[in-house]
Amino acid sequence: MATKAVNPETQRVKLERKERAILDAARAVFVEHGFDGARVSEIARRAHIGEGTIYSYYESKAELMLAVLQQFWDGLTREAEAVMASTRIERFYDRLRALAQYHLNILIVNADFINLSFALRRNNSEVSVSRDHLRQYVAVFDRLFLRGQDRGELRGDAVLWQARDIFYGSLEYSGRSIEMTLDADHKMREQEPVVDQIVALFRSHYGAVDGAGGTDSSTFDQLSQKLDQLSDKIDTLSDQFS
Amino acid sequence: MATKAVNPETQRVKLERKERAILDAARAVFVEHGFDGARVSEIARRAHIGEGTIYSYYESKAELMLAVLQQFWDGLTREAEAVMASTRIERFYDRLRALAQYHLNILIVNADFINLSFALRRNNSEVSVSRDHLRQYVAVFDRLFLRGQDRGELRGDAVLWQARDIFYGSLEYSGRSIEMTLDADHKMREQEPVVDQIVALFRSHYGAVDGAGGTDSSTFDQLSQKLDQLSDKIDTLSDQFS
DNA sequence: AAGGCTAATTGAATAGCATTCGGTATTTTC
DNA sequence: GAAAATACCGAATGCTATTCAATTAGCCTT
Repeated sequence: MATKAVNPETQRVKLERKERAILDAARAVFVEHGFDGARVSEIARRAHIGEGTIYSYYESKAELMLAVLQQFWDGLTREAEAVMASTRIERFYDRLRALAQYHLNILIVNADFINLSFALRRNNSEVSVSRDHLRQYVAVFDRLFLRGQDRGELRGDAVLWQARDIFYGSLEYSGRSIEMTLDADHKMREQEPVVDQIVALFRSHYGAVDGAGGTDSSTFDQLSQKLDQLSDKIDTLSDQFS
Repeated sequence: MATKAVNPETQRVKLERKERAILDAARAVFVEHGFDGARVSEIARRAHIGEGTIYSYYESKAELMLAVLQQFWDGLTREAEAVMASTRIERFYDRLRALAQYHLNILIVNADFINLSFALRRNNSEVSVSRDHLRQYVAVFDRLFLRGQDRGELRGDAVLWQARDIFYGSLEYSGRSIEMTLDADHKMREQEPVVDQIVALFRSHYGAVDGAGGTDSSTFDQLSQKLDQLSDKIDTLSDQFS
């Protein structure tokens, strides 16, 4: 009787441990050799498991890597949320800076995984799956952004997805550039000037216009126009006055 | 004698034609099936050529694709330069807009090639080669940027490579987003709001401060301040007048 | 223009790898 | 405790990029 109740438990635990072993081995091998360079046989060997057994856990090599990536991105999402939660400061731009700094750091420290993520972006069917992780990850930004709008720190007419693309796009390219200049000393500088740059850029472009509430499509040109109009008014008044 | 001088010519032409045939076939097959999905045998068949012959022209399948990509990026570079040259307007931001629009359009229309370019980013050795094309391509931006600084339209302390990463990073991510929303109707809208967004963003953040030479952190806030000051002046004048 | 020499071409053979499969061990159930 | 179900294995399969020995075409000398 005891076996009936207990064994399924231990069995499940055993399976889970084995799955973890496969995942760990796979992660190591994929990071070490990349997707194509990784041998399924090596993963099996490192996991102390038969080669065929892997296929009773995962459909294919690609899906195995997908699982590894999923784990990775899920971890990132949790961390990013933790960063947001732990930031005492409530101000939008401070939080944005924290998120940018965190993300950029990830891009550089975990460049292996980032590159691996790209490796799967060709088999069309699986692309959609891997996109879900990303969606969850960027949702951290989305929430921050919307909150910034609610708090009135961001212009209400700012388009979320445009801002998101600009944010992550800039960071990713910057990360790659920084990576190239690092190479030898793999120590990450704590404060990257690019981060400030991007935050400042957001502030100057998306920052709420303090006083006016009505104008929605501002930007430089409109402001400039307004200046001109004001200038005219002054001239008129001046003329009348003198 | 005639053969001695002429035949080498025809022979070279023949080889070149054959190489072009291989490249054309390869391009078609790679675009159609992606790197891994492409069969070397199919490329050979479409080029009316023996399978082994390909390997006397190209070291490997990867290098063949690299040649295809090289051709693609070189073409882009030429086109981008043509766009810059044909733009009558000299103003930096107009040219930047033209370049952004061109690039975004390419990203969407030639998404196949863009994705293919990513496919090779794993075999470490070849990465460096494919980077050279990109370097040439982005040099168009670099020249534009430096010229903008010379003409005083861009702040002198703006960092080229940061701006470059922001420019291309934002565009690439935006391109991918737009692509996803298109799908059904593959017609490209002539004017993308994102382009204006990015240009405006550059203007507000990197734009040279007109009057003052010393202050370097201008942008929106400063202008806003100036507006307020002017407004005050008007009020004062108004009061005095009435 | 004939024949030798070089370079180009070929497709069958090779080798490497992911995936499958028939059989064996282990667990669960009654 | 045995039958049924499940997990596990690694040799066999099938599919490809790449190589290679043999063949052909082009070129040059005499």
